[in-house]
Amino acid sequence: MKQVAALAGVGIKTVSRVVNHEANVAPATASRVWDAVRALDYHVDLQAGSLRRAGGRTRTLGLLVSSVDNPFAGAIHRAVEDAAVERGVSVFTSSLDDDPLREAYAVSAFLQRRVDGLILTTASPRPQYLGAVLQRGLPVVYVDRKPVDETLDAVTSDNRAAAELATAHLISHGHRRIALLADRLDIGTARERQRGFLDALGHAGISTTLAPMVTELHDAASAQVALARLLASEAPPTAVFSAQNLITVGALHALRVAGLQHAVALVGFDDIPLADLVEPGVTVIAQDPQQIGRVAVERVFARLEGDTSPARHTITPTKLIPRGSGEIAPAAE
Amino acid sequence: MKQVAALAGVGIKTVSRVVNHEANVAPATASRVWDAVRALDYHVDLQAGSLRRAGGRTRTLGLLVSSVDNPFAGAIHRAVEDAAVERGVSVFTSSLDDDPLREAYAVSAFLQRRVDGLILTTASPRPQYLGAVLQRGLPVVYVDRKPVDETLDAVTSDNRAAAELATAHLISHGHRRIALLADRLDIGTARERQRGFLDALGHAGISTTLAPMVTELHDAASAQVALARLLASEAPPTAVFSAQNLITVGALHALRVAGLQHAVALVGFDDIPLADLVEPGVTVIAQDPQQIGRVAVERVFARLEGDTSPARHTITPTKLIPRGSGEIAPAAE
DNA sequence: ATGAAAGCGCTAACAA
DNA sequence: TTGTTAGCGCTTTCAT
Repeated sequence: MKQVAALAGVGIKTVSRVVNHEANVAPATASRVWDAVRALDYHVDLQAGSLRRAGGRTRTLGLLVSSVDNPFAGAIHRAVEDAAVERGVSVFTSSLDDDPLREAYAVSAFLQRRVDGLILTTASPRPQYLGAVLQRGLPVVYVDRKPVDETLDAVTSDNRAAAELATAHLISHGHRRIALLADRLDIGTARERQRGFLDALGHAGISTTLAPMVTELHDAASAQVALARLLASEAPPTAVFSAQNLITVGALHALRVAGLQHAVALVGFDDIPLADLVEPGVTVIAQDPQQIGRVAVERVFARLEGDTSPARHTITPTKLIPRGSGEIAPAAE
Repeated sequence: MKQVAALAGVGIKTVSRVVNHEANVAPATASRVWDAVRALDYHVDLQAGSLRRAGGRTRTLGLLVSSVDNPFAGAIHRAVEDAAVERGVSVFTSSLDDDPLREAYAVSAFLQRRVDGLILTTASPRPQYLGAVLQRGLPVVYVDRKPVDETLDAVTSDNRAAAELATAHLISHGHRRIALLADRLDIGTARERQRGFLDALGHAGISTTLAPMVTELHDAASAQVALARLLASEAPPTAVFSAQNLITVGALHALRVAGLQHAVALVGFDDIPLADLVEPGVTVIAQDPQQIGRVAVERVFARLEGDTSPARHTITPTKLIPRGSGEIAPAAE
């Protein structure tokens, strides 16, 4: 900046004023400064600036998602980025991998870089770092899952109700022996979805002894193995509720390998790409990750602009998309 | 840091030494400092530090990809992140949207935040910002595409050869009237893929008048419309080479709607999720985005560690995965 | 092994 | 409208 000032023949503060679009600069002076900026390929050092700037804003956000290569997270990320660029804010993104240690590490990395706000997916029911974050007055919004016991801004789906709807959908098509394939139960959403599943069985008066539940599934491969085993058992399920996108993919593979994709019904939680192109089409409960991201980032910016209203937990809508796999009737016994 | 120093009863420099794991601190002193750090939930300000630090490193990287919600980009991103966390480096990610303006803006945002290195996908054949970047000695590695005329580190696939392979595969199954569906030709990879397509036709002695080529396609919807139109024409293609993942998805929809998915052959560039579950399976040329990201980030870190060897253009392997759609023979005429 | 002082690039506060 | 000075939180250099 000093060099620019020298080249433009002005004081350093004038350069600062110009590059920050402050008022009270003569147009002629401004254009001389811009010329110097271009001549030197100068880019302000936002980091140095934020050191002194009132409020210490860095024009930077931290985003923590399950994994940056998961399509659900990708959609959230895109929504966050779009709102951020509009405001000249850049986004640090990290992957959680459902590991509380990795979560703590990522948040700490964000804190060390003095982000202005956090959008977090959490693996910990009670994250240790929250105290430090809140005490600093840093806006935090949880997406997809939220810590228990805490009144915080959060944007999630109603996992329990949606899972109940999915299961009821299968029941309404005549199924009674319905399998649940779910993620690790230490993840809140997995628990919620299991509860919804059980709610639906309860309302229909179906004994849970009929319902094989396999949990602690974490990827497509383990889900495929689990379902293959169920299908080969003596009382195989006539329908499956797969409670997460990767699990649905594994379930699809297992059904395909067993040649049962037209015989065993399937409803998945979370939409998956090409779900409409497989045969039969995959019936899913679709969340709206785009909207989750959008609402979350707006919440962060609102907080940054001084909104001090009480914490808000926004529930974004889900919808059941029937495509065929969820409408298969059970084989007559 | 001053507060920590006060609480621990040491000088500020000692705190700096401890949190940066420097030598020459008495174990007893160090543990007193750590206690204070924990008591105050203190996190170093890396930004302030890098202001004075030799080399001015910020432990930060800038990554520019097509779009953060594209699975191809997600895989690259993940590989970059994994290598970065290992080194305590955080990653800024932005989406390019194949817009040179957005590209320039993103790079400028990275520069203003003083990233240590850049991993870029480019939409500009000759990016303006390169001068400023190179002059600063910032390591840049291009992924997926690279600017022309520049000797720079880059990691790409051999798009031309892979496209030729895909097309030759269709020809070897008896096709002569093969359609090309491609992206905007101002994108280098789209041009390369078209060249490879033409190479294969040339080698087989097939006149290009037989080959309907639709370019400037940019998403699934436009690709679907384009293929639907071709299929309805008086001399419809018996095979299709779709030169990008979203275009492949659009092509699949068009074939499905026309009921021709078992009649018209299809090979896609880039693997797509669930490609093996649709009927018939989708034959694709698969790149290895994970490896592209891994090689690129290693290159950046090597440069940061002082590697001054000449720029290297790494070609990562692609492979043709036959799954059914590419092995359909043309209908007898 | 520890600390004091200077200064990184910038912006706030104030002066001219 | 413009410039000067101090100081943000840290690391460097140098002294102890």
